[in-house]
Amino acid sequence: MSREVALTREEREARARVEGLGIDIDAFAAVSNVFRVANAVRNYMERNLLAEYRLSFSGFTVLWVLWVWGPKESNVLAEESGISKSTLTGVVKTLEGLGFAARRPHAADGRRVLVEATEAGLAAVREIFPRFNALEGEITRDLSTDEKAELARALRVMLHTVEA
Amino acid sequence: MSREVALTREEREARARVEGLGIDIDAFAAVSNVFRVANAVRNYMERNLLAEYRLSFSGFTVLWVLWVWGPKESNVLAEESGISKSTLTGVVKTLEGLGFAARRPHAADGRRVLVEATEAGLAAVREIFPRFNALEGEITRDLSTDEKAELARALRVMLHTVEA
DNA sequence: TTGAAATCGTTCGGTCCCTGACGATAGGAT
DNA sequence: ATCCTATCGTCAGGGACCGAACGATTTCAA
Repeated sequence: MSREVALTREEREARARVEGLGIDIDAFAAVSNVFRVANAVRNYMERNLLAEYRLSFSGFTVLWVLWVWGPKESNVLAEESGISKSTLTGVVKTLEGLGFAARRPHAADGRRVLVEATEAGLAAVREIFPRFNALEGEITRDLSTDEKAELARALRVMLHTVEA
Repeated sequence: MSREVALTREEREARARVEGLGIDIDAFAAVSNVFRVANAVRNYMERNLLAEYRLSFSGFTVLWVLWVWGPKESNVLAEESGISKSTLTGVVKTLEGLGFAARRPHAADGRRVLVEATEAGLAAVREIFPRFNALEGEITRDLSTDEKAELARALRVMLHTVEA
């Protein structure tokens, strides 16, 4: 375990700068690299795959959630997609413009709205998701299966703590 | 190692849905949890710390970079902060409005602009960063030192791959 | 030396994203 | 029956974010 991986120049210099300030370097390294990777991967996916379908990362996420779970109330859909209700309103509007999603009033409750993927939306996800996953494989190709599992596990621990 | 950590309901159900589609579940779990954590932690930091200073996550990041390395050309500052040049223009504008940063023309090259933190900006970072780091410690408190290091290492490997 | 190409930061158009406020609907209590 | 309160989705406002296009400046080659 723990084969050598060079720290980026940024990380090396940042460490030198904050040394001796009583900073928890391990926590700093763990958290800041989560942001670095998320940022890099998000941009990578948008540029190399999603742009082809005129989808943003969030747009794809919402569509994917609809594909997995079927029609959902805005409420729940926002929660599952990791964005606020009001953001979802905008994202769904964009999805509607692309012909990938549609709104439907709730049968029993006049306040609620159901969002569902259109056939075109579902077709898009079926086409995109395997390619998305293939890129995920590419991005993690230098990690063993165990390392990937251990990475996911550590992240779940953090998630559990921060969402408590 | 690999003590039990419950998968979230979302992750469990998602797995069930994509089973038998030839999907690389390990890569999927690793990457999607990176996004989940990044999102959750970003929101957490903005709400519980940065809002107090009217700073966005990006605003703080830029200010932090300025604190670590001193005045920088827009060009480089954007790169180090992980945002595009055009986004930086807006973020610096906001920072200027808060009195935390200032623009200065480059002595030799009329195209370039130097961005630097003001004294108020530096004071803010000195105040915020230790608290930020303390929250990073909180968030990773259920991981051992080794686990934190291993997490950071795995993320560096991914970063190296995706930025190649 | 002068014109072409490269590079700089900004602007523009569009989307994402949040909080806070809002109108509409629902449900429970009296 | 009629309030009071909770909950729903949307809108408004402000900032973050990107790619593309742009003017200004610099650099390099002929």
